Amino acid sequence: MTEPITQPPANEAGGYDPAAIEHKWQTRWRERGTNATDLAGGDRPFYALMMFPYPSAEGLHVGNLFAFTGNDIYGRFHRLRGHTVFEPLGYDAFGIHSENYALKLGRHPADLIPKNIANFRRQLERAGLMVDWRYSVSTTDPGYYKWTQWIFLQLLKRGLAYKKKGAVNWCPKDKTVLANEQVVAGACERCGTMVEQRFLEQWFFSITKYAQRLLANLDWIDWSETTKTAQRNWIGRSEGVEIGFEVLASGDGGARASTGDAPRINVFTTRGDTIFGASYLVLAPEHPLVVGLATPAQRAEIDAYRQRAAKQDLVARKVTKEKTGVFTGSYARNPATGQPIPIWIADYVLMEYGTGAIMAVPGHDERDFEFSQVYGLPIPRVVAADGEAPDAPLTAAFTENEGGRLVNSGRLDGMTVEEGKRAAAEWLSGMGAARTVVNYRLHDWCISRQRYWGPPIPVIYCDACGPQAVPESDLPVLLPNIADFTPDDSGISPLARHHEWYLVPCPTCGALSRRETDVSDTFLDSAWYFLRYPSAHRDDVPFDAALTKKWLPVNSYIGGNEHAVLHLLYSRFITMVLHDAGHIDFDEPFTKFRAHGHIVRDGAKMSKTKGNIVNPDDLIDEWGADAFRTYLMFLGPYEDGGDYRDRGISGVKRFLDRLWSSVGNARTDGTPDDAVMRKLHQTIRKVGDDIPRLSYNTAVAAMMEYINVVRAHERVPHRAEIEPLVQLVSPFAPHIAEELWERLGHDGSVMDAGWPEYDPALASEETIEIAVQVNGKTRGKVRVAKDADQAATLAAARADVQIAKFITGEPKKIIFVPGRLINIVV
RNA sequence: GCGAGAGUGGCGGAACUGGUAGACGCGCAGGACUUAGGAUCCUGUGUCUUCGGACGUGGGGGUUCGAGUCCCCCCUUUCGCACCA
Repeated sequence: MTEPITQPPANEAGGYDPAAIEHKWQTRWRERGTNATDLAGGDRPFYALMMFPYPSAEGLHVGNLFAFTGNDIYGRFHRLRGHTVFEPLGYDAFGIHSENYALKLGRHPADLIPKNIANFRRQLERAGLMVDWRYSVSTTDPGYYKWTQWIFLQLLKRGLAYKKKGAVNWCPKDKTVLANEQVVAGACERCGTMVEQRFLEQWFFSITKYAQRLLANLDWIDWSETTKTAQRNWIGRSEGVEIGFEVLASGDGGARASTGDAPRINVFTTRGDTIFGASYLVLAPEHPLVVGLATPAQRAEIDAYRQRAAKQDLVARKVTKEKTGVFTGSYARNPATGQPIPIWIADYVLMEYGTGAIMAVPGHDERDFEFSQVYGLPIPRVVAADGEAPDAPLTAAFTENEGGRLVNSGRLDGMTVEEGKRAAAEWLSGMGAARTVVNYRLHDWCISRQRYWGPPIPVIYCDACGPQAVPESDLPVLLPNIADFTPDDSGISPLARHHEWYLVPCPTCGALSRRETDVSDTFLDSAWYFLRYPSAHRDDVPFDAALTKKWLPVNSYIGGNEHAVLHLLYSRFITMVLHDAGHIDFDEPFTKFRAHGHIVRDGAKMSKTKGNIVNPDDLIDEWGADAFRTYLMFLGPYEDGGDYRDRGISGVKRFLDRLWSSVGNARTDGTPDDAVMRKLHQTIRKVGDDIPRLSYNTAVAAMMEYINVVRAHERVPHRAEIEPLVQLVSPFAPHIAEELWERLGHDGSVMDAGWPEYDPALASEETIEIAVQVNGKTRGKVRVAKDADQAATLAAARADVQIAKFITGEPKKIIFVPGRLINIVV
């Protein structure tokens, strides 16, 4: 007798109706506060964070939901395992992207953002995310950016924020400066316009002071290796020496440029061992010493070159890589050889790195080699490979470190490169000509933007008192609602057109003063939002001390690797600063970070420009959120992304339909099938092992496999066989899981039902299949008891005629791997 | 150029520390049930085959009883960084 637990679904053939049950459960979750986290209570807090989106007008795309769903599953799984899980989500709504879009429409971003946010929220709720919306934040909310400005003041107070006039990246289209991190191959990462170099006064954060710490902590934080590597490369630590070259009286007939004391030119090199091969110096065109070095005969040419270099956008310099330069007419003394060497200027030397000057070793540096060829300069050899003559001419720069020995290098002769580096540093230091230094590729973070849509930088300029921090009690400095926020080419923010806003009394002396009219970089908004979530309800402090202590650092952070060196580096930096200032007690924000992959379709990453986007609303309408979520997770390894194929979702929907009818048909009489129960416990183990590894695709496959086994055994499964599967599937397909859980007669949410335990004894087979190889080739398989020994297995193999025929003689050797295989060598 | 990954059926992808290659799904083929099927269910599906087998994880070597997995060389490709001295 079969006694169904509930009536089988009406439309059994067509499967279940997702729209109805998803609506029902989303409503019920809201009413019951199922997704609300008790931040103060709960003894096993787990903060499952995902990178917050920028609320675009187009709404969420499939890629966003792929990312969010992966995090949601991780959070739901931890909840089932008994953690109190906090899964907040907010909006990164300031920034050029939002502002440009508003400009395009001729609208105001302050009007557009709330609509976009409402649309995002609608889509996110439809997707069934376990988000606690009470703790949402938007970076554009004055209650939020008040504290963004407060963070700026903390850096200012600690001497980590400063204003400097310098060469900065200027995007002529977006009409603002950009951080180095926002310039990709010489172009604006946002709009693709080639970036120009401008000399402007800008606000910087001294992130370089934290370079060593940002690098060192990478050794212990649990992050995706690809992300850590990207950060290491970006920080770009290199050890070397700074060597001083004394400038000589001119070799140009004594007509030396008019300077008093002979200046020294400091260069940075990682190859101090090649000092004897340094045959000329090169200064960046902007180098301050260039003016003094230019001899009268060379002056005109030098000036022309410098002007060209200054005007030239960084792109031309970086992309063409053609070597050009001009001889200054002056010479310096190589401290090792004592010989005079010419001083050149060339734009392949960058003012921003090292000292802005190099010693050129054309024999052993590709760029110097190329430059020497262009200008016919000598190319001496100071390193030779094993067995190579010391004077063998060089046809290319010899840059190998391994196996080289120093030659033509006086006291360094015969040393390896590494020995030479140490010896040269020691020797030159002893002469007072050098010191060892560490250089970083990382530059200070330029945070000011000549745009409108961002938090105003909280500084007031007073003629009498100088720049003054806005008192913390006066925060926030509200962004005024102005109509004409179009940026112009002046290098000054649109806010500077509004004297009624920027003219304010000096906070110190009261005299009429000017506000800073630049706003801060969007990346400052997002560098601390994860600190704000648990304290989003507090308007008197940036972060509640007790809640912060309890919930931070973030247990798990998931996001795209495109932020490997932007957001993730800035967040670490801001966290360190806040730690050092005593506001928080940890200095790394994300204990664990995993970069998710990207969804591609038709061979390209989904994007509007490629025309291959898929609207999640349509998919949810047609298939339901559960099938959509589960399908996204089934596409491929979460950390690799997946290839979206339009038809694939049908397989997942079929799986959910089968789950639905299996539960609907389940019987309570009789006993469960042994083989099915063993498979069940194996599946519980497998899914529980896979989810923490983010191996969602194999977890889904295991559940599919299980339901296939159930159905192959009995058309009417026992309740005990199918009920735990509802729990297993709940992180992926929460709505159907809730509905089935209820139909199974449970009162509470399946999210509070816990994770089923597997029985290790049941999860292991009683009898197992052992592969039989003869001479390493698989010839068949035999079924034996799970603890069968070698003799028993061999006997079983011989008993199988299909296998026995390959065993043509007495075994010479037998390799037996219990539970795995037996290999008979004859 | 430098750095980090990746190459497995028609397709997306499985395969834990070397141990039954191709799980799971799509697609495809055949069948059942149907007035009908782009629904559902069942069966099959790496290639070749003289039906005994043989060959198969980008290519070529190697280690091993045994290699998708480890080592060496090469090819292709994706993603970072890109004149950083």
